Amino acid sequence: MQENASAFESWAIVLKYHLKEYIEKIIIDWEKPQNTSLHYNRFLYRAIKFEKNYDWVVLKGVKDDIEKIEREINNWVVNLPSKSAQEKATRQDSESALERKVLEILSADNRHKGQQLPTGLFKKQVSEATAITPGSNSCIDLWEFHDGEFRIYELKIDSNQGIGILSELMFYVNVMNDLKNGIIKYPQAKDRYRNIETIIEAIEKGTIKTIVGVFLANKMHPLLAKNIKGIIEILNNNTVGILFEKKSISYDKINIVN
DNA sequence: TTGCCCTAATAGAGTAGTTA
DNA sequence: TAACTACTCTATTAGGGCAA
Repeated sequence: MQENASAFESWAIVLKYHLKEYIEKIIIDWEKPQNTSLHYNRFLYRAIKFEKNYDWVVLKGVKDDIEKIEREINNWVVNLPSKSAQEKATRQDSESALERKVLEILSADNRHKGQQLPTGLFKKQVSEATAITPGSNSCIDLWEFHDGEFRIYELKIDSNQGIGILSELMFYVNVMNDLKNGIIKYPQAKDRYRNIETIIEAIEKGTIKTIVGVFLANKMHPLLAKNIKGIIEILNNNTVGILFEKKSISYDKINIVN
C-alpha cells in the first residue's frame, strides 16, 4: 500500500493539487489480475472508498469485483490486538521507539489512546481462511479519542519519506469510519489489549462523531511537503458528510517535536 | 564528489494455527 | 491455555543510479 507503484490515491491527490488547472476528474482503471490476492481485495476496498470520498474520482475497473466487495462488506470484521504491544524498541532512532515517545506525550493527559491497532479485514470471523485483506501486521500507529474526535496518527521518521503515507492514512481512516458507522464490525473476544475496549464502547454508544487522520512527520515526500496545506485542503474537501458541524472524515498535519 | 532517490534484501514485530 | 511455529507484512538499511 505504501509502495510507489501501489499508492494510487497518493499520486491522484498530488496530481490533482499540482495540476489543478488541467485535471477535472481522475479515472482509476485496471484489469483483473491473473491471481487475485488479499492485496487486490484491499486495493478494491481503497478504490471504492476513494471514489465515495471524492466526487472527482471515477472507477472504471472490473465492475464485478467492485460490486462483490460492496455486496459483502457488511459481513466483514476487523481483527483485534491479541497481546500488548512491544515495550522496548531495538533501536532508539527507530520508528517504533519514536512511536512510544509520542505515546508517552499523549499519556500526559487523560485522553484515551493506544498504539498498534490492527486493521486487517476478514469475512465474518478472523482466520486465515476468511481473510479479505492482509491483516497480520497492518496497524494504525497511534490513536487518540477525546470529545467525540477519534484521531489516527500515521507516524514517519525523517528517513521514511514515501508518498504512500497518504494512501496508508486514508485506508486506516476509512476502516475506522466504517467501524464507526457499523458497516464493518469487531468480532467477539474475551481478551482485550491496547485499550481496545474504549474503542468498542465508543462505537456501541455512538460517541465517535468524527475521524481525523493526522500525518505525524517532520519530513515528507517533496510533492507533499512543499504544499501540505493545499494537499490537506483537497483531502478535506471530501463528500463523506458532516456530523454535528464537523466533517465525518478530515485530515491534519503536525510536526514531531524531538 | 556529493546528495538524493529508489530498490532489494533483511530484520523485527505481530498474527493465526498447532500442539501438548 | 500457554508455548511454540510458520508465516506475513512493515520498517530499516545498504547499495546503485543519477543529476547537480
